Amino acid sequence: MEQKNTANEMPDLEVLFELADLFKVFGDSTRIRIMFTISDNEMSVLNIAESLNMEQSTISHQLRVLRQNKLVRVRRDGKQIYYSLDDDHVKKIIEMGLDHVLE
Amino acid sequence: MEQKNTANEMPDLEVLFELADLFKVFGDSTRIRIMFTISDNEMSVLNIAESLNMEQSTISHQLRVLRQNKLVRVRRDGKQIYYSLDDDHVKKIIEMGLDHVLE
DNA sequence: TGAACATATGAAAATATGTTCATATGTTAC
DNA sequence: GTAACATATGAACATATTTTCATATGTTCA
Repeated sequence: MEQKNTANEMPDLEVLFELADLFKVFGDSTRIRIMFTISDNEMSVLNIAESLNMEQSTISHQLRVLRQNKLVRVRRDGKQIYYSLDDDHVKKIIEMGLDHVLE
Repeated sequence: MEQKNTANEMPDLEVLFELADLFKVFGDSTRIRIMFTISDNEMSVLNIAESLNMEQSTISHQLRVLRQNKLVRVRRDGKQIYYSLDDDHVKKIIEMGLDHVLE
């Protein structure tokens, strides 16, 4: 029988850095809250800010981080810009984490 | 039909902080590398350090973080202390992240 | 075009984080 | 007990990160 190799082989260093960078994005409560806020429906920046009772600027800065890491989708409609989670992938990562936290 | 509720309901603030803290642990390349290093077999602190070509102290500090977050198991055998990943849960979180990074 | 509104961004300040060095603690074997 | 080895830890330093403030950019509508 072949040896099972369940993603245990160490990936390239570069990939590991990317991986750490990805988790770093999830490692901030403001960004986590934003992600939950827009996980059901897209939302404008101001709406997110109001919803979390935080400054527009703070949200905008963090949305940029999410954007740069391709974790959110962006859609402009007139003056507002609507953000939503990029894909179910993102939700799954969060759910995995939640499982661990809640267990 | 009832409304589907796919973990989208915002958990308590406290839980969100814990969640962010958990991901924060994954958000450092040294810790990620340690986790990969011990994902197959348990390893002593010095072995991990040598394997990653880093200082014993650095590894020890980071292992503490992993310990505090219950991501590793610890076993003492004589002078050495052996670390291994706590459960498959941890691997799954990493794999989820890898999927996103590699896609 | 200009006023009003929504979002983005640069710089500064406050805080958090990671690594190193020196050293303490714990274990074994003599 | 003491020497030798393995690991842990505190303090200091360097770096990174988050938030705020002020302001720039982009859009709509009159």
